[in-house]
Amino acid sequence: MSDGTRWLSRDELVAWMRLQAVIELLPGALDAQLRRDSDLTHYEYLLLAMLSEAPDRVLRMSHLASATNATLPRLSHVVTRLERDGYVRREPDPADRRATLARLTEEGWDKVVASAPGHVHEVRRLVVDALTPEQVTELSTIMLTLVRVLDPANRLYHLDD
Amino acid sequence: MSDGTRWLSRDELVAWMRLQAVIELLPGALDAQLRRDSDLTHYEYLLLAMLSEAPDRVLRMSHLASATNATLPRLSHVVTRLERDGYVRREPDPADRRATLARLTEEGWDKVVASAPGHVHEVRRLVVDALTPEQVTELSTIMLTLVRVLDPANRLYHLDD
DNA sequence: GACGAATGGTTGAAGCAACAACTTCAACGT
DNA sequence: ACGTTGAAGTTGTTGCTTCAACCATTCGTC
Repeated sequence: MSDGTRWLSRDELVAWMRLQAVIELLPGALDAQLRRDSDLTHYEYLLLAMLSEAPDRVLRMSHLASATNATLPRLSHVVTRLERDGYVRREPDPADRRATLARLTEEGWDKVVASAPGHVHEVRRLVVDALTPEQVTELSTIMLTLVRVLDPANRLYHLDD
Repeated sequence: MSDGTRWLSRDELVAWMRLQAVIELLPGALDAQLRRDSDLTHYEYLLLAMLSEAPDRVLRMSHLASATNATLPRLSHVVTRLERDGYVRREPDPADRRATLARLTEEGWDKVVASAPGHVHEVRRLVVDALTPEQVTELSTIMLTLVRVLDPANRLYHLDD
């Protein structure tokens, strides 16, 4: 291997493998808690939570898709399921009749309220409470740097500074 | 909401949302590079890489499954595909005839060698080179803490210290 | 103001992952 | 020896994601 590849140093490799392990494990852990306690996938929860914080609890499909890093087809299928379960309603956008609005129903709101505490508790247990306050701050800084590389257009909702 | 839930502070929430964004985006970015340049999924690459570093380039299915955080059924399906492509071969374990060994073929080795530089380059671009050396060290420490919470049994291969 | 291009969204088919049921084999007790 | 229990893998089914094709509406332009 005498090519021009800049391989990782020992320390870099270790850091990368640990990050990789977290990336591998954390989504599954969050998903498991939500499925078990609230019968929602992590993505469904994210979607409902996003709607619950929007003005009037309504967002355009395309906005919702990019904010949650989903393709439009994926979102469409998920919303179809959530609509069948009564958590979300579709309505045409009066301002642009190509567009579709997704609105959180009353049941959807109740679902978010019921699901949030368990989810937050799990986030605390797995991440926030496992770290010192200083580490949380460091983590925040580092992740912001990475988000800027991964999402230059700033599509994702991540409370940028 | 006057329940006993300990909600996240502003700073904690920001840190969490950024981590969440990275977790959401990074796997997709790595997957895209590998599919584009090497026609492999990230998981397939991980599996081949793991085998390439094992003694004699052989591992038991069950060990491979837990080391890559996969269920046994999932691994079995993936190995079937990789076997069809000629990168891996199955053989019975002479020591325990319940067990199956997965062995990297010569073509599999060549595939790893050909794929690694591009993958490493992407890891550098998206993570390592985006951070200062001090941040890489911090990241390593923080991720080790999280891995210990997420994987108490230490099943995953992550170069623990 | 009509036509082509672009945007917003839905649908159906194909591929991959999770779960359950089943098969085979080893280990152990009697 | 014999039967039981548990471990190791494989296979089939179901559900979600991706991809491609498609329809409707709006925008740009002449």
